Amino acid sequence: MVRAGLTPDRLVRAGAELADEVGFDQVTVSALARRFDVKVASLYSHLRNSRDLKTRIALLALEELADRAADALAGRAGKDALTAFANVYRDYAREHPGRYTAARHPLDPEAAAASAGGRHAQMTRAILRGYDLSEPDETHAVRLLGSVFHGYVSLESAGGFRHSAPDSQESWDRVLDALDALLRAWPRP
Amino acid sequence: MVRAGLTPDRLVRAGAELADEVGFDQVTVSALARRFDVKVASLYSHLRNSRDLKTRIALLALEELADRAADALAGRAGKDALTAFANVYRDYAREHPGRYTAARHPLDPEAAAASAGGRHAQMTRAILRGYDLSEPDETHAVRLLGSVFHGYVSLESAGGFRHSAPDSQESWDRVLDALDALLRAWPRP
DNA sequence: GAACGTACCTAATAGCTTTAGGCAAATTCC
DNA sequence: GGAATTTGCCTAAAGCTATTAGGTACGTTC
Repeated sequence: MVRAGLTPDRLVRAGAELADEVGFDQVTVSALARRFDVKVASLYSHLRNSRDLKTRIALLALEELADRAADALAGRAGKDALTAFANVYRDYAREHPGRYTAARHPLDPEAAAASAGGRHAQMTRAILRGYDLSEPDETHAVRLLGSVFHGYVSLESAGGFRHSAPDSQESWDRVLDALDALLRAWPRP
Repeated sequence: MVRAGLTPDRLVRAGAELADEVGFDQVTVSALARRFDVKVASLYSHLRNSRDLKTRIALLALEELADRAADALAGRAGKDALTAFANVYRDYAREHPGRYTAARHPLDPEAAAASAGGRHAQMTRAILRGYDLSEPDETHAVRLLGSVFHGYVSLESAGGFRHSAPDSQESWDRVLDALDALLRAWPRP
């Protein structure tokens, strides 16, 4: 019999594709085995278990997102950087809904520490350097931006804005305008 | 044999409690049957299937949230209303994490139409009446507020702000200050 | 007290997860 | 090049969840 050439990496990548096709929740070890035309038990030499698979897909998604964000930020500052960064999240969620869901998957502390989460936070801080905030306001703003981006993208992809006017794109643009204005005139206590 | 007295309502309520205890994802027809000390098949006279159970828990959570929000808004306006409303979401998520997750569960169009989703949107608009926005800006602001509240609460309960200073409570207060300031000085295009 | 409806049960099928142990292909070593 | 070893994928099996079909006995109604 010809070997399938399974590796943890190929499995995780295929798992990410599967997530985009059928949804992250539907990613199962069984479905992945079917995709490689291999028996289920064979995957357990490469993956600890089902949770391990999902964690690795989450880590992959976080890395991909951070890479895209880093590209988008290169050479930009101020509102330009803010917009480019925000669009990375929104576009990624649209192109890769399963991966985006994976990126929001709760990670245990070790996985979280090894994740690209820190890069995301650092990039957000880099954007805020274009505005005039100092600690602890910068941290509050980091949290606000994370909340808005995640919240908007998640509500939008759940269909929340689909059946009402105006267009979601218009709201997105205006929300980014508003955030820019807010960061320029951040209220001091 | 003594009958257990199952009804759809009791099952859904128990399912909501179960969600808060073990997480919404772990809510299964089997676990619910165990909780009533009844065979699994018995539940299928009261629930269509597992998805039906989860949908009903989601609808329950949305109603509870809307009820709390309506109470909180009574007699308030302006920033006072904004803060009270926002705290309803945050407090509910802390007290009832499983139900809160359920409330964010994707609903099919019929379920969504029958849900308290419309009440939530109307209440958000009521708050914005305390600020000077007119369409389409009011809708953009509705979407922004929904995004921030959902995003913040979801990142916070995923532990996102747990291991860094300053305290999440402080950021929450400052984020609400910032939103209030933003709504009072909403940028026109 | 008989007849009926219904609440819960047994039984069975099917899918996903995970572990244990086996064979054969690939790799290493002489 | 062939033997020894490693390792990749397999079969088998047990346990859990979901769901359906059909049966029994409880509670209600007349």
